[in-house]
Amino acid sequence: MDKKSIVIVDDHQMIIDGLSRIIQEIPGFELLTTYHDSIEALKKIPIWNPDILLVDLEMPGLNGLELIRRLKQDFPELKTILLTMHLDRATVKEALSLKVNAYILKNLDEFELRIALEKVSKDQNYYSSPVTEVLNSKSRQIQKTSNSQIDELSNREREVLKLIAEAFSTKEIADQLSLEVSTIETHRKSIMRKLNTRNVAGLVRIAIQEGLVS
Amino acid sequence: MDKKSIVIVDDHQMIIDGLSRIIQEIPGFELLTTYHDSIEALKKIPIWNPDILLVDLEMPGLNGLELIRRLKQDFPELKTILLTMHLDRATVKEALSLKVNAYILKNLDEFELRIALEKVSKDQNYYSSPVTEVLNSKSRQIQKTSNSQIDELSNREREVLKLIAEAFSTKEIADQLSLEVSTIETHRKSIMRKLNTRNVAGLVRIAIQEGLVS
DNA sequence: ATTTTCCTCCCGGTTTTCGGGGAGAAATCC
DNA sequence: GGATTTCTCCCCGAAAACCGGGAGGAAAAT
Repeated sequence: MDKKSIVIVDDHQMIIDGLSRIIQEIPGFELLTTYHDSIEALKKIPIWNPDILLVDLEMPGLNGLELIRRLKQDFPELKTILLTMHLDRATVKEALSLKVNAYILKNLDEFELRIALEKVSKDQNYYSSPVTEVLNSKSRQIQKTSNSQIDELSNREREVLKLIAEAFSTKEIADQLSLEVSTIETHRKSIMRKLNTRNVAGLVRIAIQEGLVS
Repeated sequence: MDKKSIVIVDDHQMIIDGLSRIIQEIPGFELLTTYHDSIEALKKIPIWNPDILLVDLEMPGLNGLELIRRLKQDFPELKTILLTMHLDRATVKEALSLKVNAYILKNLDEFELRIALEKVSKDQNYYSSPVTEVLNSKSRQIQKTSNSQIDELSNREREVLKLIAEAFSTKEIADQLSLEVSTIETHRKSIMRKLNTRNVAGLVRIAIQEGLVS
């Protein structure tokens, strides 16, 4: 069997070093190269054409999920393993919708990585237990809605979110759209429910993250 | 010469692993123990009484600078090396005022750490070059150039702004910083005045724009 | 040594947000 | 045609944000 080739993308050299060392100790895998800049990685990874992509979630510029989303468009067969420091439900769900093949926490031991690599190379998926816990614990809340964040919003809601993120007050938004304040409040509540956040700060973050406003 | 004893505090096991491995390869240094919880570290470090403390800046609960500040009160002779992922002028300044002995970036190679350890053990200080660059660029900036609003904030205000932009409620921020809600509200008011915005949405936008949060 | 900024906390008050609802009309999906 | 979603607007109450100010102590700057 051929060795499975790996490319790592993580903005922290220390993490890259750690990962590299672990991978070298696992037979059957070969580390092609590493990137600490996700934008550069996006350009260069097609050239390397690895079997498996090991990518950090939290990165400046382009985060891990966005990187995966764009690469999967052109290379749907690429296996991806997402590394993260903190768990949040929305991200886990988005990762699932992107068919990320493994999702592991950085602060767990290296066996996690080994297992993830071996599973993924056998066309299986792997999610570390805290990840699945997060999903199960909240699954009753939404039942079936596989919310890929902002796509669940209606046009009107997206419009309102945009204005909220531009720091307009509810009254200003109402005036601008010629609607009642209560209507904007209703929309805001719906948006918060759908995006799973409990205050405007969360809304603004997501809106900016999703490029709704710059 | 006796071996210099080291304690590591970092919330990510992978970083701890990497650091441990590097330290083991450097003669003259001995790793006593590691902590991934800064609160626990604060309690236990006096027992170990290490020569050198290697501590991550970004940690939940108590961040690296806070940890150093408290330990230095009782153990001013303790050598401290601060590891960080991102540079920001305010933090660098605060680190200097706390007499942190070395300040290095995680995403640099392990020679950095080695050099820092050796310098610190010889009662010298070490700051990786991007750190000093940041300092220099600031003093140049004082003369003229456009102050980007956020520079007018105090350290505390910047810290509070960061948490606001991360969508924490005022009460949550107060708890996290062990302050009264009224204090956070005062800070928020000051921040809003300085940044010339009238709601959290504006704060979040600016914070993200300025790279205070990603 | 004195001024100034920073940090902390408080007061009283108004406005807005946030979390539950409900409800009717229109558009869209099946 | 019927069901569902969307959009609009309303109610309530609790919580939080927002606004203006004061004030004392610590720390830093001059």
